[in-house]
Amino acid sequence: MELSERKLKILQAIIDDFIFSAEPVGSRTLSKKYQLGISPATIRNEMADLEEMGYLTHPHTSAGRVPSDRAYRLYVDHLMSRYNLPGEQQASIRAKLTDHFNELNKTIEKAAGILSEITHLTSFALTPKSETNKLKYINLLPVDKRSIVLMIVTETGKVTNTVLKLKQPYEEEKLQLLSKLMTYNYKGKELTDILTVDIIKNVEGEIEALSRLMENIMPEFLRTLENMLNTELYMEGLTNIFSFPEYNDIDKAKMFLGMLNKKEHIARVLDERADGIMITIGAENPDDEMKDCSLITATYRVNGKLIGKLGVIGPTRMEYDKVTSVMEFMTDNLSKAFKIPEDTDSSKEG
Amino acid sequence: MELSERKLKILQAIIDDFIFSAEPVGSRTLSKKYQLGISPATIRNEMADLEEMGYLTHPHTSAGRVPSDRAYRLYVDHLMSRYNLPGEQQASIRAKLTDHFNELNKTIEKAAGILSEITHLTSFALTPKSETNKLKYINLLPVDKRSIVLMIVTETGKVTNTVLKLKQPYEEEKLQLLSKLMTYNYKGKELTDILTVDIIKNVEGEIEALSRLMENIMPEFLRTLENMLNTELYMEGLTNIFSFPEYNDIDKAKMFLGMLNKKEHIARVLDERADGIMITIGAENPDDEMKDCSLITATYRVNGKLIGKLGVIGPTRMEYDKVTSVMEFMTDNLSKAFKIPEDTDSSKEG
DNA sequence: GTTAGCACTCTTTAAAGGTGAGTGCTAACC
DNA sequence: GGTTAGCACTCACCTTTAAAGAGTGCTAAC
Repeated sequence: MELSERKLKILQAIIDDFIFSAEPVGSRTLSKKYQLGISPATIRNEMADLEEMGYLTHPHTSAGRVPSDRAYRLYVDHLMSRYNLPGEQQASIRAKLTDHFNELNKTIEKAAGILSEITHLTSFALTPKSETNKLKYINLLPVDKRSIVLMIVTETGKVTNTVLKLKQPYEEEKLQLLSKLMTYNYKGKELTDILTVDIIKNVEGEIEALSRLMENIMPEFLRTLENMLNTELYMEGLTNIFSFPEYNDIDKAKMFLGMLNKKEHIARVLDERADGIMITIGAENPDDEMKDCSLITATYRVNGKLIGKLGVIGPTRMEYDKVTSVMEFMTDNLSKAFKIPEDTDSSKEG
Repeated sequence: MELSERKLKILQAIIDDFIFSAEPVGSRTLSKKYQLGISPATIRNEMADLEEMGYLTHPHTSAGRVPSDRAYRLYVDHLMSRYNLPGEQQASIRAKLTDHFNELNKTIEKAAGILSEITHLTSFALTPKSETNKLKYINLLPVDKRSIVLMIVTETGKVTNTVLKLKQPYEEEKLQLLSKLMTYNYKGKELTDILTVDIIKNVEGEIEALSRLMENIMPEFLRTLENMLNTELYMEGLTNIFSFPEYNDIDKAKMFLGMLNKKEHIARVLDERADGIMITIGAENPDDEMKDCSLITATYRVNGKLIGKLGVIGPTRMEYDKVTSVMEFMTDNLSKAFKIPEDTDSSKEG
């Protein structure tokens, strides 16, 4: 069966109404509220067709119709119109995003907050993952007799430091020498390579006197490198779901929040998502626990190299048009904010 | 009226039973389950007295008795016995806490996780707040043509860095010079003093050539200092409340989670709590939103100077004995883990 | 002082009946 | 042939009613 113009109009009306009201839509309501120019009976006939085609479902005989995942998919792909963010809101988002612009993690966290605030959904933000990240230099700095700061800087401008406690006191010159040696050895190498390849031996061999200091520092150095490769997940608006009637059931709310509680899992799911705006509706989600939800993700870039994710999760009944537009706007602005200005290159890691 | 030995015994039994079952306790149950050696009728008489004294309440005429806040207060202060953590659990906690011992924030976060896991409650952990924290040195390091790393180290070993984008290129020697100048000026000063006192002018006057560079760095420097004074709040086990029958009501759950969502508020509440183990029960909480909850907090110390908090929140019906013992054990271990070893002094700030 | 007995209260659960929204079908209409 | 009015039917939802059960408070006897 073909989807006639009229069927599409009816379907759109049902989806619009249901997204707004969360109540099954009846033929009477439809003909009264929307200017379709046909009677409830005709609408009923069309609805029966739409149901047969898999676009609508029926909670029970005497209830109105509810859009299926398939209907939302059609809506998202063909029916929905662009939502335009009001000018002031655009300005306000921009302002909030650039407020902390050189504290990358803070900005990302803020982005998640803004997103959940605007969409009233639960939002995620994943900090950038380095597709390639080479080491620029290593610096060892004195703190006190037995503590030093290990500082690692990558070519993309990511900086991390760790305070190390040493087993025995050190000499400051040795520290400087070791910084230079390590930098000399690791400079330009991929972080992941440093983790696996055993270049350590080389350095250890080179200058006998440093080997002890080296031994002290190495484990923490490797551990820090690993941490640098990790992304951070921010989640906001967890309790927003309570404003959705679909989660009035305590068990549903419990399940939903339980699912979101598995942070590593969520991070993995986000990480595996495609570039750009990606929408998965209900059963389209590979994840069983998300079968009643829709997940929308978008990507932003830092310096064009690092890719971060922004996401939103909620009931399949959501304002897809608004949500996608907001997310597009936000990732665009994030990417812009984190772009290399002129010839320089920098970012921040708190 | 005096609290006779027998009344205490009955009260204890009621509290024990209610903490376990969450159901109002009746006289029959009481006489059957606990060896009190008296009949239900006698128990009823005593319960009527206890109710008159404010230790028990009555949800309705034909229900059993429920302990009041006052009863819990008595229980906590006089009746409850010490709970001994099983040896393996002690060992496991210790292992988990020392696993990341020189990444302070990670350890604190982990502590919150462990606490919520053991108590099945919602837990908090506040990273240490510096009662006094003097600046040790400032380091400005080159990243690329227009980006530098600003690194701040305090006497307690807290380290922070920020990447700065400069408006114009810089010379490396100037950077080193400025590092030394800033260190010279700010060394030994309280972070809070640096924020308020206008020492900047001095430096600016001293060496004309550096003033531009200085201008670029100063705002971010001050902002970073402010951030260093901030504490971080970790919260775990938010969804644990769903396992408590008192939160089977969706509105109650909503309220509870809504309250916990105000992170700054929670952080402030925790911050204001007294040293050591502190228990506030129901209406004892100054906060209206916590009138149905009990809050237990404990403090740990880092290097004896910085004070951090660990906390747990849940229904007034909770296993006070177990919870307090666990928290005591954990803060003891945290304080030990973060203590200065021998003569050195260090900690970590990721 | 303690206890058995009993009337009474009040929640909880189940069943029953009524209501209303909405459908599906049929027959008439244009 | 598509469209529409009419009507019987279904089913969730609400209210009412009844019955069951837990527990109390009081009284009188031990």
